[in-house]
Amino acid sequence: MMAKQSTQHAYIKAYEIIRDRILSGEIEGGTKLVEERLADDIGVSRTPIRESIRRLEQEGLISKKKVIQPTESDLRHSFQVRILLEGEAARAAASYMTEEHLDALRQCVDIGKSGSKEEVMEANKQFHDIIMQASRNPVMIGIIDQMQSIIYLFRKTVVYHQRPLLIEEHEKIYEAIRQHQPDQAEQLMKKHLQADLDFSLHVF
Amino acid sequence: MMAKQSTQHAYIKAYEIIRDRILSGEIEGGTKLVEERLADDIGVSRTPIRESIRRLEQEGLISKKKVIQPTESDLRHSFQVRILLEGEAARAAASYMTEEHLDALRQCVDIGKSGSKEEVMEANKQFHDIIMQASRNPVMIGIIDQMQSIIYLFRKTVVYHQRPLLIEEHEKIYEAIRQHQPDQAEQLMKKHLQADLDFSLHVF
DNA sequence: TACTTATATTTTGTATACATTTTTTTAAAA
DNA sequence: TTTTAAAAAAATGTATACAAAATATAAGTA
Repeated sequence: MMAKQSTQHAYIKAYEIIRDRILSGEIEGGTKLVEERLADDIGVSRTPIRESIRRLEQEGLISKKKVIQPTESDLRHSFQVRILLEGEAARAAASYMTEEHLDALRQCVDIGKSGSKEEVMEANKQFHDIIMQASRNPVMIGIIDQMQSIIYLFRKTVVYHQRPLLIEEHEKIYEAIRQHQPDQAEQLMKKHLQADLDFSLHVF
Repeated sequence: MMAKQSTQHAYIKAYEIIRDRILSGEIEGGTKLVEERLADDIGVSRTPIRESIRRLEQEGLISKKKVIQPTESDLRHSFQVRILLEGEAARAAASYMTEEHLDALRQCVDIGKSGSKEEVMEANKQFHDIIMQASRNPVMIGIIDQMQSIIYLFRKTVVYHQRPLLIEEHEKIYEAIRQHQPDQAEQLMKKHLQADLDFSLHVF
């Protein structure tokens, strides 16, 4: 991660900087965010800062001007949604995923076996993204997209602490999709995410 | 609906006014929203207008400054999510709904039989809200909450055109919840929402 | 007529000033 | 010392001005 602070717009730049500071732990949970301080700090005015805070609030990374400190229950709640939506997406993927996407999925699994931690992080994200795309439902994709920041926190835990069976599970899901087994794909995806959750909560 | 344009804050007032104008059809689909015009019109500055537009964009009522004109496919996509989440909520409700909530649910069903259209609208909303609450998952509740504006459009269609079996279905769902039958409750809720969707699309 | 290109207009993004509201600090009273 | 009230400070909400970007209009050319 650590985004491409590319764009021209101040509100996007501010959003990316603040988000990354939260995700990296530079700003710790519970901190109250003050618009003016951030503005001075990042070197823009309060106007774009406000927009970025609203967006981060929307994403659930900030709540009432404070950086969230997710409780175990918060995490479970987010994951329940993720399990529901990604489970459905896996089902759809097994029904009608294109050949190219299947190949891409295969590649993600392979990188998972051999890549560096950064590469595995990225491949892991790709794996789930491709399956979400297969849902062909922009509303579902949008919801998961908004959860990316929170999902990132988990992915980091799971990859850096090398959760056992992570890649094997991806491979099984891939196989179920490839062989057009919707029920199987959905079940495997749900179990996979549940295992991610359990592992992460255990590590915390 | 037609909200209580109550609050003190300009950005909330603006949000409510713009939303209601969209939902009532006063502003029609496809219209490009211009900040300054709305500001003059509502009698506040552009600053709070911007915030309300961002929020409505988030809710999916506005997209790229234009009022959405939902296609059939958009509606299907929103409903797929609703079916997933409310189905899960119905399942949870059947497992552990409180007695008070059960009573409240019963009341909603009764009002559905005898009330005026406005009362039925409200009771219908309540019925679904109470079941969502039973999920005890703020993330899920939040997502459905953000879909309220779009859901409202459907509810209006379904109630005002008097969809057949609407109340009977509510009653069956209520019974399944009361008798602690999670699978049954989930299935019935999913079918119920699917029927709402099909009916609405048929009327359009 | 159709197609550029230049010019004018509108609209948005950003900075900033000011006015409320909220929070913190200070000091007095219990 | 603790509590309460008053004052000060800080932070947010709102309005407004200006600059950059996007869009529309007009004029010229093939």
